[in-house]
Amino acid sequence: MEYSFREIEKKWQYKWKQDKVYHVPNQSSKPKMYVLDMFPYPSGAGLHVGHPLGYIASDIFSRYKRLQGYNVLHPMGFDAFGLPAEQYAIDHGIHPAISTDQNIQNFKDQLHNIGFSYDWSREIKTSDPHYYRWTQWIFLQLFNSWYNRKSQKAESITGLIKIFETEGNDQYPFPNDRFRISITGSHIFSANEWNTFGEEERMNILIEYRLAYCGIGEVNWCEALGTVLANDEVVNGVSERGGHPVVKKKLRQWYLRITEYADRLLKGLQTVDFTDAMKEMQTNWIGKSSGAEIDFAIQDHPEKILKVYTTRPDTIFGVDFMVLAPEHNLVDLFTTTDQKNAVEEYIQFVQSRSERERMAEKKISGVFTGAFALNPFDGRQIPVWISEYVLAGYGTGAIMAVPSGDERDHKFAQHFNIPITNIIGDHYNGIEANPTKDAVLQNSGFLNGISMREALEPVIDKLEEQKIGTRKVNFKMRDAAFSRQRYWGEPFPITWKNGIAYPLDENKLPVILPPMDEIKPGKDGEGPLSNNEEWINNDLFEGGHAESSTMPGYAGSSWYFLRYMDPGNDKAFCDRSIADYWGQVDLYIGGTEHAVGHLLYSRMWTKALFDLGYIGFDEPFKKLLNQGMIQGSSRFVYRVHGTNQFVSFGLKDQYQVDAIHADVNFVDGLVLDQQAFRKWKAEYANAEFILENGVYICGAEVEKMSKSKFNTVNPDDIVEKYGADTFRMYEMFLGPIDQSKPWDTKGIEGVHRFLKKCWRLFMDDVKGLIVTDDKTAPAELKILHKTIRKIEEDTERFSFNTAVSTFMIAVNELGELKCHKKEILLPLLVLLTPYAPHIAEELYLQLKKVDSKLELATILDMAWPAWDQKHLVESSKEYPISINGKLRTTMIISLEASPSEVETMVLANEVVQKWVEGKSPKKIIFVKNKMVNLVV
RNA sequence: GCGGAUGUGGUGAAAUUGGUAGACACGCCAGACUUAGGAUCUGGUGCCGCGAGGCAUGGGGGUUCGAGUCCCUCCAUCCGCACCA
Repeated sequence: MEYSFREIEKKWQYKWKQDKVYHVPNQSSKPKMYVLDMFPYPSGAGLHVGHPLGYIASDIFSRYKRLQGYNVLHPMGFDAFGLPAEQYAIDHGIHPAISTDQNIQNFKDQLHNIGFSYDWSREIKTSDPHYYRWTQWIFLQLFNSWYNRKSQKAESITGLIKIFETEGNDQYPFPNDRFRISITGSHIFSANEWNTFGEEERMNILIEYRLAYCGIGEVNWCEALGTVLANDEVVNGVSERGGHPVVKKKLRQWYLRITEYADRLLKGLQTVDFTDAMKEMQTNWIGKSSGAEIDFAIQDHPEKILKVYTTRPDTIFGVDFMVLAPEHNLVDLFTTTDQKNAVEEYIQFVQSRSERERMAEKKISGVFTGAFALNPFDGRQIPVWISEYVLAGYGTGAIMAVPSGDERDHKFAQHFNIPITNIIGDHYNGIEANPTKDAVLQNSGFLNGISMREALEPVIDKLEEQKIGTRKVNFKMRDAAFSRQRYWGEPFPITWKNGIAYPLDENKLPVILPPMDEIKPGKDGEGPLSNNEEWINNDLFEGGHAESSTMPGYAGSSWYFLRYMDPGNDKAFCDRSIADYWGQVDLYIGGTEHAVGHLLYSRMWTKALFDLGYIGFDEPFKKLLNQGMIQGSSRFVYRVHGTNQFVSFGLKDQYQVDAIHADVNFVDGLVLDQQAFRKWKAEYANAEFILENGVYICGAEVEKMSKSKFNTVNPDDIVEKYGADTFRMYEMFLGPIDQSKPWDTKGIEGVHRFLKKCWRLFMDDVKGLIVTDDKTAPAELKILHKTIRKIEEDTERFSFNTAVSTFMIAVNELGELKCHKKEILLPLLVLLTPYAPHIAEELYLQLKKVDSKLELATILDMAWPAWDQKHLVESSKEYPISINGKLRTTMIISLEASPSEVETMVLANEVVQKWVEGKSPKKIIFVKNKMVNLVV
């Protein structure tokens, strides 16, 4: 009986589904294990071989833990809202709900082919009203909460109202310290004042505290398309589609007050098992810094002060100029008549620049406003400039520039010939800035002679004493923009009345996204929903009107791991007792591209739900494993310029050629299938080929796997040709899970051969099952037990590539010994089950036919074998013998031998004597079980 | 610009704690079996050299008896940067 993988895999996939073997109960006496993949966005292109990499890893781990006796939750679902479906709808007139469902079906078929152990009864999709009902519900919880800085947690807004009624906001300042109450102009109000405020004023104050709130934000606005664009839809200041100009536009937006969680998001990193790189990225994104806000007076504008934030107040005497973000609201006022034209021109230029461009720009640009600030300590005049390198959103949108200590400031000063004050003596060389904190200050008034590090605190004290500055902790992270001017997302459970946002009652949920025949942008930057007046003014909104924006992609993905636990619940997003049983995700697998977006948002949502008492843990993911990308290996053909002739790689240098991507699916290794190529596109139908050695050889290059580069490989094709087990093991065999590596279909045959060899240990093409009950030999036991140990170690540390090699070695070695003994092969089969479940299940079935003691319905529920040290003991080792660190020979030496015995043996060795040349060795280094090194 | 990661044979890689560099595969070469091979099996394969031997983990320097691994420095490539998901 030969290894007919197609038949076997189809059979078991069907049977496993019939028997519901992947159904996971919410109650069990077994320990729990939650293994989760980052759920996919179901794109129209379907899966390519890069996508399942992480899924295979998590599936292996899930199955491995199941064998070890865990109740393993391993679900899958779809992040189904998003821009591409909406764009597809605009381009093709197909409603996103329809194209999304088609895509999901396609994804599921592809996933099913690979034999994953997902419990599909728990499938979710974020665009399903049964799901987004709870996304809206959580939004309402955030809207109805505020962050109490005293208790350091989210609390109900009704509690805050009580505080305001009895004591005002004296103890609970506005999170945005620049906010002023419109009627009083103050940032403080008393209980009496609160009680006299009208409805509008109260709501306007409350929204300043809510965790979900409305504010004004800047977006990329494309007038010609009438729509807001994502950063990656903007290329060099124009829209990717159509090349129309894009400018910044201020729009009302929803936000989540994630900044209130900044400190806890930082602290929480200490409790989770993420890579250091990941923690570092999140830490940098949060960007906590401490320093001071300093008030600068402005000459001729006694009524205004210019606030700057700096982490280095110790350098205050080295300030040679100020830089404001061009958007800073005092720019207009400060600009002198002389400079007005230049400033306006510059602002217009900056308007067209994306934040990314501004930060990446190497060319220094800026304009002098004509105004001068005054140094608060010595009254020195400081010119005020504007430049794009200062961003409005960070700090106060203005900096004090210290060219001797900051590289960007230094370049700016050099470029515009601004004189540089040296406050650090020899530490500054006049050529480049030195950001040291260790220098002793000079030219620094009352700070002269003090080291910078020691000056930091006294300066802040003095600033506070003189009321010209305050100690300040700052975060680079901004509140998360939570609305999109799009159709295909969750509607907000909000009604607008007289310009005030009111929450809808929970029993009104879900607010269903209305079907629309045509999806096009609304007026004035509003989302497509604004065109549907009937819906906007629906009775549901209680006489008010609906929010026309929808929620962003990350809304649904910020909590989906909770819904899998209790997907059918229509009373709660997840039953508390079930959330308590499953708890944190034990292993979360996905790409690093989510390092600072999804992962921070879901961590924040988890903390908020924890604060409000809905779940019992405040970090969602205990361990995070990042999978690398699988890159494409592109193939090129070389067309002789201006002809329809294609010249093979080795001969291309003799011609003037254009390299053209050829579809990798009709290239075998590097050899082009000329017929397939001709059939590919009409323009190649009559292609002529200049061959070398009778074949056409393509060029190759590693690039991102993408349709446009014709280097995508569909897992369906691979599974059809080699089987799911081969595919799974080959993906793992490619290399470490966390590293990027190119796909090479050619290499898969080694893994396929391995599975066939493995099959032949059990089955003979003619005789059928050849497994025996013969007694085992020590050599065979040694192979088995070292394999168990290694597979266990490697699986635990997610080193799946080395695990696959270990299987190969074991099968090679057992093959050499012609071992067909059940006592060896059955445990081996259990080891193989997580990696290649179909073949393992089939061979188990074959074994069951001859062994009545095997009675489990499926090998998936066998017990993981234990390895025993007694089969692994060695009595001697082949030692490497080095002279002066260079390997010269090896010697087999007993592990019992004492150092002096080893020394004698080594010195007596012929090769050693030759190299020592009669000299007596200076030193002999002997490390037991490792090596011997002679120093002569 | 800022942040993160990665550089080892022709290719994917291994070397888990500083101790025999290249396991396991792909490819290639030679052979066996075969009407045939995109099947199976055997042997070989880092580079230079006839050989003794020498040289090799992106480049340069350092620590050490010993460095792919630790330190310094330079270079290259990839990824992220807030409306792609």
